[in-house]
Amino acid sequence: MRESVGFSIKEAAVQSDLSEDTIRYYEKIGLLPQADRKKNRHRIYHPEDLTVMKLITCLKKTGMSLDEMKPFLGLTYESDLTEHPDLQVKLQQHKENIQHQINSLQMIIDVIDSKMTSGSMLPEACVLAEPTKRVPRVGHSG
Amino acid sequence: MRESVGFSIKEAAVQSDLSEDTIRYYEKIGLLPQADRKKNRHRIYHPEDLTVMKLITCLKKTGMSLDEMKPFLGLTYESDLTEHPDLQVKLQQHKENIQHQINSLQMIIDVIDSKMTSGSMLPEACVLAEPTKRVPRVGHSG
DNA sequence: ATAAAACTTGGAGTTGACTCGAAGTCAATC
DNA sequence: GATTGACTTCGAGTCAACTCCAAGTTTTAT
Repeated sequence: MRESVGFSIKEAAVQSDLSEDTIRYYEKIGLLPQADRKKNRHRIYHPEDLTVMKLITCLKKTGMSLDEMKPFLGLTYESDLTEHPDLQVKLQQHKENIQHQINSLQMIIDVIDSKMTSGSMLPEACVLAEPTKRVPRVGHSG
Repeated sequence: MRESVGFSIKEAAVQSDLSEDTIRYYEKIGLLPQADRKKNRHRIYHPEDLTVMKLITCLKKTGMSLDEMKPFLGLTYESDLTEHPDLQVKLQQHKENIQHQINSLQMIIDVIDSKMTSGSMLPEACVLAEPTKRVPRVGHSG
């Protein structure tokens, strides 16, 4: 194998927007596979490793914990998700969670938009069934 | 003031989907105002307090830290956001962050949809410029 | 009188996700 | 030989955000 092909951990860190320590930590906890090594034991990362790192960052943004990600990251292109109905169910559930998140975030954007014009921070729409008129003391003692 | 009007901390916990300990913690760190008290020093929460609690939960979902929330929670209905241009800027920035989050989440939903049918977990679209063909080792050693 | 329930406060502990420092190896350079 | 740079591993520390425990008060019921 040509050792010059691949990225150092520093280069992988730059490209994946993760720190070197985080990459080592992810390998340690099994989120990333054991990296290839040079003779001097330096890690070598391939483009597909960076793909996984970016996927991890994406999934984090959805609120999935590092532990929850593991089963999904354990699949390769060859793996067929249909052979893992348990993961399919989890993925479907996570998709619905994400949709809920999107809905909540959209509501908050709507609230921010309306409050940018009307002035107050407190929303009427955010997960609330009924609007409220007055918050007597927020900020007073703070 | 009629002491019977209001919710106990247990009732507030149920309605806000926060634990009693979390509500006390939020008051302690100044995220929530000092609560009204009964003669026996039990806290009393009013509907508007629950509104703030729900707003906090909402903002958490957007990734805003508890510390970052404080300036916004310090505003009441009477306060005019236009008197706080610094907070307006922050709010605008947060809104854009939320929009980015929504875009990322939507992309992940799209990836999940396509992978639910094609089988592999690794996305081509998720924050990636170029697709990758093969991930040789994810899951092998793990 | 005791017991139970529902709360209080203060302080410490837990969890997840990193982050840092110490001590080390190897290769390159002088 | 020493020095430097780029990495290594291990173990501990940090941070944010809770969560738990002990000891207490008040109210109510028996």
